[in-house]
Amino acid sequence: MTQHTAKQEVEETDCASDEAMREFLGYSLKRAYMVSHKNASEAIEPFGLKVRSFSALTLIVSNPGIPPSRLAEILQIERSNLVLIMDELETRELISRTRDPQDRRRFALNATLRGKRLQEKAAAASAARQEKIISRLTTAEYETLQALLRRFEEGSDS
Amino acid sequence: MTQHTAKQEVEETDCASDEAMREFLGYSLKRAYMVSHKNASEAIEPFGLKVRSFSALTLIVSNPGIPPSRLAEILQIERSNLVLIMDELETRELISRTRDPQDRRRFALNATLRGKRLQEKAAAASAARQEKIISRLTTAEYETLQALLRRFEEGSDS
DNA sequence: TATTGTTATACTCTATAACTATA
DNA sequence: TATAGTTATAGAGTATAACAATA
Repeated sequence: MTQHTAKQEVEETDCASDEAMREFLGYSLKRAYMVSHKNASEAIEPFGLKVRSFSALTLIVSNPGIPPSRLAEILQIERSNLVLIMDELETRELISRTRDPQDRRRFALNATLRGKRLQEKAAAASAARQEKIISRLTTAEYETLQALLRRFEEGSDS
Repeated sequence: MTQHTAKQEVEETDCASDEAMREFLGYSLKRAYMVSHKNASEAIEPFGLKVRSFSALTLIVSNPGIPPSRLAEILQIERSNLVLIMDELETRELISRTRDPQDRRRFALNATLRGKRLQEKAAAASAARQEKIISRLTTAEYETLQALLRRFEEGSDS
């Protein structure tokens, strides 16, 4: 390698960019996801929730009586990894685990009044934060983004 | 809790959905990202690359002489976590680490011919896989998605 | 004194196997 | 025999602190 070449390389580092990765949608998806995740985390942290536990709580609120196996399926996580999340939510009395009388292997998960209230507050805080980030997008653009993401996601299993 | 209520809850589990989480863009972002990441992983696995190492290699190819500190900055990972990735790429003779003569604290990272060729093949395989997923989107829609994702990402630091 | 690359380490997240109780 | 929930554990990925070499 000539000294001239080496000099060029050093100069180029000043304007190093990630443009080469932008042809891969996954790269942009990950970065957008990271921004969103960081913001949501900060928004719900005051409520003692993480994105994971907030998602679980939200789905229990909106799907009363859901069994853990179904919840794990929706969240696309292993049942074993859901246990600790449920344990914490139950200890904090945000949800209840009651045996399903029809099938005593299953539990029915339900949010307590306290859980519903906390979920509402956390959801509002998260939505308020999200508003700030998406302020550069019009409502129509936001809805287009949501729709395209869902079609992309669903396109994988066709 | 009455038996009637319990019965309702059990019935509702059959149609349990994640609709309640869809108001949070991050949820859709994560799921789309997961689909994309899984596909990219499978596409480049035959080349002995992970998404992480492929991204690093791609950026080294497109930014000759880039120092590790700048690469870590672009990839938004800690310098310490980049070391093992570089070690592996160097061991496989896909990149070279040479001291920057202007600042002997730095390294200049460069892809070898072998590294460039592998990156090209892996990129082609990844792009081919991506094509399949995004086949439900028109070219215009795909570009809209990319543009909206970048605006969303950049909206966070304004 | 500050920065680059590095090592060691801890912490979280995720994946797998095995167990129990129920069906 | 199969399934739901659980436990234990191992493997990634990520974050932090401290160090040597260099500026």
